[in-house]
Amino acid sequence: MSADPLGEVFSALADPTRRDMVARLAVADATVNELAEPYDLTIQAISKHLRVLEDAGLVSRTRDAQRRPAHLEAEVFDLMAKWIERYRREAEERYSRLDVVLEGMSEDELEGNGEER
Amino acid sequence: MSADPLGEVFSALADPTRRDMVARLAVADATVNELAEPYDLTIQAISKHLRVLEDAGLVSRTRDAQRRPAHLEAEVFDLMAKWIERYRREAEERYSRLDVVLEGMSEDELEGNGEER
DNA sequence: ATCTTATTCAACTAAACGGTTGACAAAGAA
DNA sequence: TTCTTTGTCAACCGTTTAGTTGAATAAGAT
Repeated sequence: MSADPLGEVFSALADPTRRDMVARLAVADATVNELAEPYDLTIQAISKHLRVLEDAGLVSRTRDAQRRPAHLEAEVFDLMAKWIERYRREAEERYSRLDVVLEGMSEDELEGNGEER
Repeated sequence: MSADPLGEVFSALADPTRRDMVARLAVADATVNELAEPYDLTIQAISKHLRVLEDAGLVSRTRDAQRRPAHLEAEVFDLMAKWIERYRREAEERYSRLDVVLEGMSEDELEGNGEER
């Protein structure tokens, strides 16, 4: 259990190789060897990347003889989507509204004691 | 211009302090000093965090005398939301469909030359 | 039993990261 | 002009991260 699940997910997806792995796992489950093939990296490096995705809850793994196929889990995406959607909404709503103008005003202006007489 | 804009955004949001700053900027624009106040961190540390958010395109800054208020930008959220939505959809669609079963089958099974006879 | 395949573990390295302190610059206020 | 506020820059430090090589484990295949 992480103290910061959302942080772990964002952190996992910050790496382009890992994002690409996710993209490929969205098409089909794959073993470590299969996943490693297209990259110019060692199997061990991919194994590590996979573990990061697994710890973040983005990927689950089963067993098939020596192989340990990885499977993309949809659930965690909701956590992120919710967070993003929330702040995007707030940012957009605030975009052309009154409070934007108010924020730009000084304390004096807000209290009505302007310099006009 | 970053080589990996999406990575920069995910990376920026991987830090809990930065996520919290975003949450607060969603409520109202704020200066570096205002932002720093609730945390047990130096102004310089917050200034750095703000720069990371700015570089990722999550925040823009204006000028007001000595102050440099930060403002949350909604646009970049779309980039993330799009990425996430895409793979979440694919992962969900694949969840209980035929191809999940097919992937679990060996080459032999797929080619029809099973061990019967 | 031995060999091969698939994967992980352990130890190491270079670079990036989050934080600090201290000095500096820019712009108002006295 | 000098003082104060607001913010950044530079150098440094300890920890984490992404990668490597090499050894170990687990499970089939011969």
